[in-house]
Amino acid sequence: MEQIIELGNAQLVEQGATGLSVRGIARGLGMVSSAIYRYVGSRDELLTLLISDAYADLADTVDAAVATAEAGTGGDPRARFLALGDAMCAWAITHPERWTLLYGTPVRDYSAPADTTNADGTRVMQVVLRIAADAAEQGDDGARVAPGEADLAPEVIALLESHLAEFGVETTPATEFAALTVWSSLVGVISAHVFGQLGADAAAIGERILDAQIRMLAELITRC
Amino acid sequence: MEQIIELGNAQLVEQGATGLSVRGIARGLGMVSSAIYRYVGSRDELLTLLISDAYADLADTVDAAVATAEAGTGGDPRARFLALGDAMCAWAITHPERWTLLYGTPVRDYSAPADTTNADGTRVMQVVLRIAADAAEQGDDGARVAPGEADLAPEVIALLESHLAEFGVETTPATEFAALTVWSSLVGVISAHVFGQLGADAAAIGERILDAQIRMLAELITRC
DNA sequence: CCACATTGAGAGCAGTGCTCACATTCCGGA
DNA sequence: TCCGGAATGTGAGCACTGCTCTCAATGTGG
Repeated sequence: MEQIIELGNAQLVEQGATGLSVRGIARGLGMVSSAIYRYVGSRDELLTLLISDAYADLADTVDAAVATAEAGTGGDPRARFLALGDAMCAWAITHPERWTLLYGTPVRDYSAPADTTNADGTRVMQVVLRIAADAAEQGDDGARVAPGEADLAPEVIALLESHLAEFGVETTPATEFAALTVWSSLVGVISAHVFGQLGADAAAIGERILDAQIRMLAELITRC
Repeated sequence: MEQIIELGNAQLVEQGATGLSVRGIARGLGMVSSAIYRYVGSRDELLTLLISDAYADLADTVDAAVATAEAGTGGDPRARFLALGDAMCAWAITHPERWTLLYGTPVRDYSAPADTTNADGTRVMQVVLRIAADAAEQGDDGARVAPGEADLAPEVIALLESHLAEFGVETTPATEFAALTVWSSLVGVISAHVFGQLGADAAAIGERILDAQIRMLAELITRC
């Protein structure tokens, strides 16, 4: 079982998600393909396992980086976000296929990262939320760029508040909204690089671009 | 030929990119599969055609929306960006599979959107750039959130300047950098919704969330 | 020691992308 | 008008995929 997801990850980094085949894994294990179905119900289920695995790995990496930054800088929100962004970015560049699996085209019949079976999918978002909450507490209200609570629809506020209760974070819905948007932006910025959407010449210096973009988003999250 | 990409788009909206098969298109055309290969070299080449088609459609839609907003508000950058974001968002929600084709997992052996064969891929980004340039010209320098030119690596500045020359837009590299980041953020925010990364309960009110996020990004782009 | 669950083998089905030799049809120049 | 070549479609076939089913071997607990 562990060998299956291990070999699955290996095939993933070699040929990407489309190249991952249960027959190939069976070959690698010296078995026949039908034997794999004793352990995993379908190819999509195998992909879901790999997704959960990747979510956990990414979240562990980010957690570790943020923890060291927190210890080193005394909990400065900006430094923590920079550590988070850099770690996320480095992980994505190191494991582009796994990043693609998480934030690229979703697998059919794979529900949502917020599912109970794989709560790891929301861990990074929660860290961003806590950073934003601390930043909002410390920061000055001047030069705010996030929308005020009056600009948010009631249903949106209700959903945000339910998330705050679920995650156990005390802050305003407006701050969580800003955190959510910054998180989506961070994913978008990294994906643009991993997916090569900026063109070939930008790919060569992509890490430098990403570095500056993360700093810009850090500037943004301190103004929520 | 036109029937092929027409039927290809139809199959795309029905079953997504993975469900698109040249045999299926052949069946829909009442031909045998090998006949398709007279017109298109491979399945990936067919996908590339559909990508170009989608890029052009998206850019046309956005252009039209921005043009009306420009005429209606006398060229206010914020209004233009809101029109752009709303149009892009509406297009993505109307054509989720085509959006996925553009900004989801890239197709193997599909070069870059900046390719000469499909320059439509950069059109929306260029519109964002022009809006940012106008906003930078009119706006006050106070409360800026974009990084200064001193914070950008020389290679990055060189690349940005070459883009400015290519697109014929006169502004600073720092402003273009901010525009690039806002564009990536916009794509990220929309993708998060289309790909369902925010969970099932968020999907129900996704459009309201997106609306507020676009307004937040509009606020951001007026401070570059 | 035996019943039973676990694990794997092997054949097979339906589907895919793609290639190649072959037939047909169309069309412009002699 | 004819004819040669280009364009277009056919059908068989290869290698591959996910997945199902039956059957045999191999443990393992009562």
